[in-house]
Amino acid sequence: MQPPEITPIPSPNPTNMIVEALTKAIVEHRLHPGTKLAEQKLADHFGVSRTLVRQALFQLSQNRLIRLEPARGAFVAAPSVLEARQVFAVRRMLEAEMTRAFVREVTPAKIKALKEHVAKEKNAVARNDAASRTELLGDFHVRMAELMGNEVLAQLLSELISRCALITLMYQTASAAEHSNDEHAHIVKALAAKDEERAVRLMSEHLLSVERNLAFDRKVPSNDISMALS
Amino acid sequence: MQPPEITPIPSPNPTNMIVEALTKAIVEHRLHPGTKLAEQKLADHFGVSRTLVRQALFQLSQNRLIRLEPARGAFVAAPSVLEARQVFAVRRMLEAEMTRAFVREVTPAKIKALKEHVAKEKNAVARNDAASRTELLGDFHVRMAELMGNEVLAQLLSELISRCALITLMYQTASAAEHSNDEHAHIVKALAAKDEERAVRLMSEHLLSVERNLAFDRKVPSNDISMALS
DNA sequence: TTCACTAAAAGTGTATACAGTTTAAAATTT
DNA sequence: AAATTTTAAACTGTATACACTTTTAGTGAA
Repeated sequence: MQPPEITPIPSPNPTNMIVEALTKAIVEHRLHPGTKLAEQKLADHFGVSRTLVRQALFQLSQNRLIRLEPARGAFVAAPSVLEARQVFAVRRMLEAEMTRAFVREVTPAKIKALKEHVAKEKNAVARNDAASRTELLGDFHVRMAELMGNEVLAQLLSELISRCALITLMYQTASAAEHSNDEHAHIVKALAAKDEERAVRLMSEHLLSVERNLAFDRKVPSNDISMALS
Repeated sequence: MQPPEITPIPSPNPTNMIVEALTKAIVEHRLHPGTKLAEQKLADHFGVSRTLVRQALFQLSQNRLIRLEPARGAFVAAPSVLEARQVFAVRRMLEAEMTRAFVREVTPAKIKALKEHVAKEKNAVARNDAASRTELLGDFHVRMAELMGNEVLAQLLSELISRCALITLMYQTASAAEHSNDEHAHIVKALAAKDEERAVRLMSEHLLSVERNLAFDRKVPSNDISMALS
């Protein structure tokens, strides 16, 4: 009686294309916080009408990647330090317990998947590619959630992480990234050993360490849309 | 340098009005799962154009209260049992740690606020008003998050709860509601006593008990829009 | 009656039009 | 020259128009 349980993979409709392009540009920091996103300019750029651009902007505002100011338009978000700290607090709550649950249903295949991911991270850190480095380091946590088979958890975590990807990317140094990669490796080791308490503690400390290493006091220049998207 | 930190209270724009009206109708079960929400009919009902209705429907689909099927339209969601269980699993993870953190920063004022809330619940349970009963029982958890001063946590929890409010409302019996109210009272007592382990345990057991008491095997009739919204 | 096919009606997806607001520039005053 | 007012351009918010798809109703054949 249940519907066929369609895959929640977003269909490749025009709106999603725009959302993804803008998300990428924002997270990769080609569009800086505060930049105005004028609807007509975006519409011209993507070759669609304002209607679709507005839908995309609305969705991005729900993801907290942009702010929508009434009658004034859309601006790339600049998550406040407070917000970043709150997001990290939530992540620590959620991921400590996630780690605990993970240990209880760990399998060799899951460990293998995580190890492969950590190897990819290492590669990106070595190449010093800030964008894909940040993405991969965040994805480690999403991957854990996915391996647990809980889609709700995976999506939630994914949103939380992309929500302050801006800040993470902006303020994470190369050495901090390397540090994160090491910590992921240690966590995987504890998971493999089914050492619940150790894994939970390492995860908590890891998240605290990431938060601590963010330098919340930098500045960034302004930017232009067509430049960033081309 | 930080923007004035505007209150995240949604401004009373037409779209939000529609979202709230529909949310209320869905959560209060005046609109049953599967009911088609035709754009023009809604537009006529609210006295606006399809444009605003579409925005509202889009937002509701992100809240998982409706499904948007390409070229077929919007339908009131019927969260699957699997999804409900996953949401509860996430809530257990999140709220166990939230409870732990709450104990560590508990104050008499916070306990008072929670006690008042539990009293309101008791009232609604006594009146046997399923809609406001479900709302208040869910709000207890959101209230805890709010009292901790973490807006991100509060909003996240609020979304999780409204996400399966449908199921909760649909499948929660009056006796189960009374049970929940009692459990809330016990949790507050443990919080007041700063008994961390006990509070965390009671919260975990409470969530397990709510999930267990949902009778995932009922059926519901179909419905008509204009009837439900008038 | 039941099924298949056809045609009209209804509905969604996108573009465009237009009113009202904000922003930027020009003109005027102090 | 600096500040203020006026004016025009640009932009957002909402409604409407239109193409295309789905659904429904109707018709005819088995």
